[in-house]
Amino acid sequence: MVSEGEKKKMAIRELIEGWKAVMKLQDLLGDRGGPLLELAGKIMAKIKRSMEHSLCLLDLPCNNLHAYDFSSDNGIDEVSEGSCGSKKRPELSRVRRGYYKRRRNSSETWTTYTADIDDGQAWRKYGQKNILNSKFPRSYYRCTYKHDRDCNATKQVQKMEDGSGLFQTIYIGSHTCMTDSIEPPYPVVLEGRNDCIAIPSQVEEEPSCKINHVDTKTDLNNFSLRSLQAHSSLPGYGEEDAVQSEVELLAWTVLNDDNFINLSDIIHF
DNA sequence: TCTATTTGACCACC
DNA sequence: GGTGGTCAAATAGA
Repeated sequence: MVSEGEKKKMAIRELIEGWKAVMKLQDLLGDRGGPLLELAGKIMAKIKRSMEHSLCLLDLPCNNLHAYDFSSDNGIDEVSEGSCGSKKRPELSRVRRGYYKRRRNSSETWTTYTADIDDGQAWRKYGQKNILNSKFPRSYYRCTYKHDRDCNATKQVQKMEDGSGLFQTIYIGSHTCMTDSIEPPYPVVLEGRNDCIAIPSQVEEEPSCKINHVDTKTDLNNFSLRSLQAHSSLPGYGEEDAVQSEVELLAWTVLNDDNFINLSDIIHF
């Protein structure tokens, strides 16, 4: 039976090994430029931050990682509480609050316009804000299993001000908590649901099909908007006219069998 | 008692 | 410094 103390030591050793690997990689990259190396640098910085946070969670020095002696695990037993601030609750919360990172620009995001807030996914509301010049507040939701399954999916819901009664929902990041049998909420025309469409703003994948013409409900339902977005992100396909005409075609949605509305009135390109 | 929501405060980003 | 995203204590509800 491994004691909690032993587990902690093992975790720290793993972190130390990871840290050494990052430093070696950094040495290899040196000051060379190029987009890929720039990206690698950003990823390394993220890894370093994560490791610092992990150390802090283990009550080890985290504010000045460079000063920490990673060449050995000496002092593991000595360093414990108080390293990241007092154990008193207010201090702990103060430390944790410094950790959160905004992900809107770096994560996959897409937007849907629906008559119903409920999308069938497991969300937990964690905040609500009044937005400047907006009539309705914006609600913030995270995955119910954020902590249990380390799922970072979030969404923001705000009622449209155009009187349509629709809710604009911005999804940030896909669910990683799903089992294989459950599809994450990819940015697609929601199959089987006629009351909404999705306008992805960032999908990192190759286009898989050519978009032709969509003018019926059936076509709309059969169409993958994910493919549309990937298509529109092709080099040279950024011309506004081409993209807009196709998106406008898709902007026809069905609130019910007989009631079509043109969402291009409310979607701005 | 447990879980979800509310809400004021904190903090990052522009 | 202002705005908006996130946190977590307080509160509500099942």
